[in-house]
Amino acid sequence: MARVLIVEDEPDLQQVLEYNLRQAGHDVTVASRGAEGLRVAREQRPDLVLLDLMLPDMQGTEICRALKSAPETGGISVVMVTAKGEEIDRVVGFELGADDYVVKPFSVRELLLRVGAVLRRAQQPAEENAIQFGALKIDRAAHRVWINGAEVDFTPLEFRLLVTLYERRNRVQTRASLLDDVWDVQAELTTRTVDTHVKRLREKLGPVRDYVETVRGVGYRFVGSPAEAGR
Amino acid sequence: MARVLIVEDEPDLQQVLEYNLRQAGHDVTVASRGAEGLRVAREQRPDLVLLDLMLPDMQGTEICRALKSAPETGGISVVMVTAKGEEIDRVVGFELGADDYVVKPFSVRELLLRVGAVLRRAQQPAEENAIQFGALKIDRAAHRVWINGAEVDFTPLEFRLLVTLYERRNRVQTRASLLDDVWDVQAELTTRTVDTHVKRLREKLGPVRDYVETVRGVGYRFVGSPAEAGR
DNA sequence: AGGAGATGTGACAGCTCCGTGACGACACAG
DNA sequence: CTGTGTCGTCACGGAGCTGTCACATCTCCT
Repeated sequence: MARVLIVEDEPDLQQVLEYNLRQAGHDVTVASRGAEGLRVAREQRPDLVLLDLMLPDMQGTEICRALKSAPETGGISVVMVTAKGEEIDRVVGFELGADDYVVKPFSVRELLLRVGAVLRRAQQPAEENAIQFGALKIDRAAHRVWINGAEVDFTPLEFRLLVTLYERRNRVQTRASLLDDVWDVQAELTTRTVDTHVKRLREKLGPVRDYVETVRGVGYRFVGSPAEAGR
Repeated sequence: MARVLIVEDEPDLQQVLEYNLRQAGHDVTVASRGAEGLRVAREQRPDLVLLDLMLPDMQGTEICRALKSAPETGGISVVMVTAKGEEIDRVVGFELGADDYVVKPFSVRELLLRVGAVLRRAQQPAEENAIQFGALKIDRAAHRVWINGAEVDFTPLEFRLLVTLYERRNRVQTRASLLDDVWDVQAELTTRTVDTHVKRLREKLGPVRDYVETVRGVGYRFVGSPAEAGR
C-alpha cells in the first residue's frame, strides 16, 4: 500500500509498529538510530516516516526539519511518536512540519488511523492538503486558515477541532467522540469543554460560523452543500 | 448500551469493574477463569471483552489471540487490563490485536473512557446511514430528514422515534416497547406520551404522515410498500 | 344508535440543553 | 517577575424540548 520507514530505538515498540503496519499492508523499513533513519529516508524516499521524538543520537525534531526543508525529501509525510503528551511537543512537531503525531501510550487503532489519514491526504496533495470550502480555506500542512481571503489565527486546539469537524462533515459528531479525536483519550474533560471551544471557533469563523451547526441533544456537525466545496 | 464481558480472577477488581460498567449502562457478564471467559465470549459474542493479562489457568494474550483470529469473534473489541506497566506487556497485547489497554492501578474514570472510546469506534462503520423511503429520506449520520426533497427539522426524540419505527417497519410496535427503545430504560412514563409524540411526528411528516399507522388496541406501525423503498 | 374505551389534539409548565461571558490555572516569552 | 496567550470550568439565562393533562374525536361493540 505504501512504503513506511520507522525510526525508533526502543526494540519493543519498534516491533509493535512494524508488525502492525505490515498487517495493514504497508512496506516497512526500520531504523534504530536517528542518523541511520535520516540516511535511509534520503536514499529510499518512503511515503511516510514514523518518527520517535526522542532518539539516542539525535532529536526526532532535527530529522523532521531536515527532511521537510530539503526539496527532495520535503514531500515525505512525517508522523511523530512522542513519549509525553505535553502540548509543547505537539506544537513543536507541527511547527516543524510534521503531518500528525501520536502520543505514547497510543492504541494501535489510533496509530493506523492517523497513518492512513496522512497517507490518503498526501496522495491527493492539491485537493486534500489545502481545503477550500466556500469562503473558508484551510492549509493543513502550514496550519493556516483564511476566511474570505483574510488569514485568521487559530490556536492548535481550535485548528484540530476545525479540521476534525471538517473531515467528518455532514455527520453529527457527539461531544464524546470529539473529545476522543481532538483531545487525548485519557483526558478527563467535561463535555461542556467542547461547547466552549466550539463557541471560540465560531467567533473566529465569523461570517462562515454557520458551517458549524449544533444538533441539539446530539452534538455538532460541519455542514455545507457539495456545490460550495472545492471552490 | 453494550454487552461487556469481564475476565478477571481477582474478586475485588472484578467487583469494581462490574459495578462501574453497570453504572455506565452496560450489560455485564463476568468470568473468573480464562477458559470460562473464552467459552462465554464465543457463546455470547459480547461487544467488548475486558481481559486481564494474568489469569490463573491461561494468559489473557491467548484468549485475545483466539478471539481475534477467528472470523466469528474477530469483531469483538478487546481491552487488556495489565498488572504491570511494562512496555513488554503492552507490546504483546497489541500484537495480538487488542484495541486498547489499561495499566493497574488505573482510575475508574480512565477505564470507562477507554471502554467508551473503543465501543464508539467499533460501532461507527456498522451502521447503514442513508435511508430512502418514497418521499422520505433519512440521513442517520447527519441526523437530517428530507420530505419531498425539503429538509425538515426534528427534535432528538422525534428523530429517534422515527428511526425506531422505520427500523421495525411493517411490524406493530406497542407503546411499551417504543418506550423501551426510544426513551431511557429507567424512564417511567405514561403510554400516552407516545401518542403525543406520534402526533408531533405526523405533523412534521406532513404529506407522508400515513407512513405511521395506528393499530388500534396495540400500538403503531411504520408501513410502506416494498415498491416505494430504495427509491 | 348509544356507549365505552382508545386515540388525536392543543395548551402549558417544568426541565434540559446550549450559548455566553468571566475567571483562574498554567506555560511560555521577554 | 510580569505580561500574554491558551485552555478548562463554572454559573447564568434563554430557547427549545418534553411529559402531562383535559378535552375532542374516533372506533368498535352491543
